[in-house]
Amino acid sequence: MTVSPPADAPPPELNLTDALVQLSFIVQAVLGRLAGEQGLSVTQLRMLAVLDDREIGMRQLAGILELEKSSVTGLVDRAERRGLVQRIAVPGNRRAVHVTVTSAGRAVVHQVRDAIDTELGQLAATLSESRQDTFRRTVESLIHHYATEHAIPL
Amino acid sequence: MTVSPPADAPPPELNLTDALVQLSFIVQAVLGRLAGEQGLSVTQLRMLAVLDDREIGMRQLAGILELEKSSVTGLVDRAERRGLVQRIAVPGNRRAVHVTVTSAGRAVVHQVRDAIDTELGQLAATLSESRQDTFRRTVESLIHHYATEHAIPL
DNA sequence: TATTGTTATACTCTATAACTATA
DNA sequence: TATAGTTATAGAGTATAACAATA
Repeated sequence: MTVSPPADAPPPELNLTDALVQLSFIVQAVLGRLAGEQGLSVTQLRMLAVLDDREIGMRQLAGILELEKSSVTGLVDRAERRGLVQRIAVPGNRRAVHVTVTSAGRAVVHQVRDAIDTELGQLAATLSESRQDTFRRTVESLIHHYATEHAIPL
Repeated sequence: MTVSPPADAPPPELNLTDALVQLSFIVQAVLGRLAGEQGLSVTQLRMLAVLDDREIGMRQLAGILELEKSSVTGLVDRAERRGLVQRIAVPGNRRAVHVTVTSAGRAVVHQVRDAIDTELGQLAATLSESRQDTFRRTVESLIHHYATEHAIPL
């Protein structure tokens, strides 16, 4: 038998699926807002983050972003117009191009990443440290399981 | 002192932020794929999910989806063309319209939701039940904290 | 012939601004 | 005047198909 409900609004019980879905929308909204503040879309942010590590061709970039190569052409076109990335010729292969992030692009992506770190860090800070770590390890586990099921390029 | 690393690839340590971000992309990818299999975008899926509960006007729908009303006009146009929703006149207010999901739309959204439940359930099933529940409660807590900081319409 | 990348085209999603009709 | 909704327009993101150039 249940006791009386508390006077304040009862937080609705979410099943795991709904909780995961809602959380994903929240995180994506944060990414979108913070990227947007620097004039970037989430897609552009992803691309710049990928290129921050690597200097790769259009084909590989499409593979990593899981987009068609024709989509990446436009993505790079727009970012290049804004001085965030550059196409560079590949010596010894005249049909290939490599894409690199410019220093301006690097600055922007680092700024956005820091802002994301800060904001999501503040959200996580509402949990105790031990709960944070338990949560982090569980999320890692989920990512690992998903990545091994699907062949994920990250 | 650490023992020898295991022979298989060491799973990279993710900080909490990166873990949250990666998980959000995974969940969104699942949503996009399963919605796409039924010819829906994630946005259309969201709209249909909202309308599954409620019969509301364009303005309110825009508020819930956090979109401009002009964006919602197009969204509803396309869904209506495909027989998923309907605009209905509001008796006694000739400038308002309500949007309702059709039985076809309801069938599609339920199908996609079931598929999402199944797939995310399988992912979660890689965790022990107690770990699932701990995780679920932590995610709920994060959602709750985020929702109280920002004024979220859900 | 196979591969890398671009172009042409079309559609969805989104926003801003201007508009219509109604309250 | 204020509100509900649409239209006009523009740009990003995405895909498919056809193409050019090179390997």
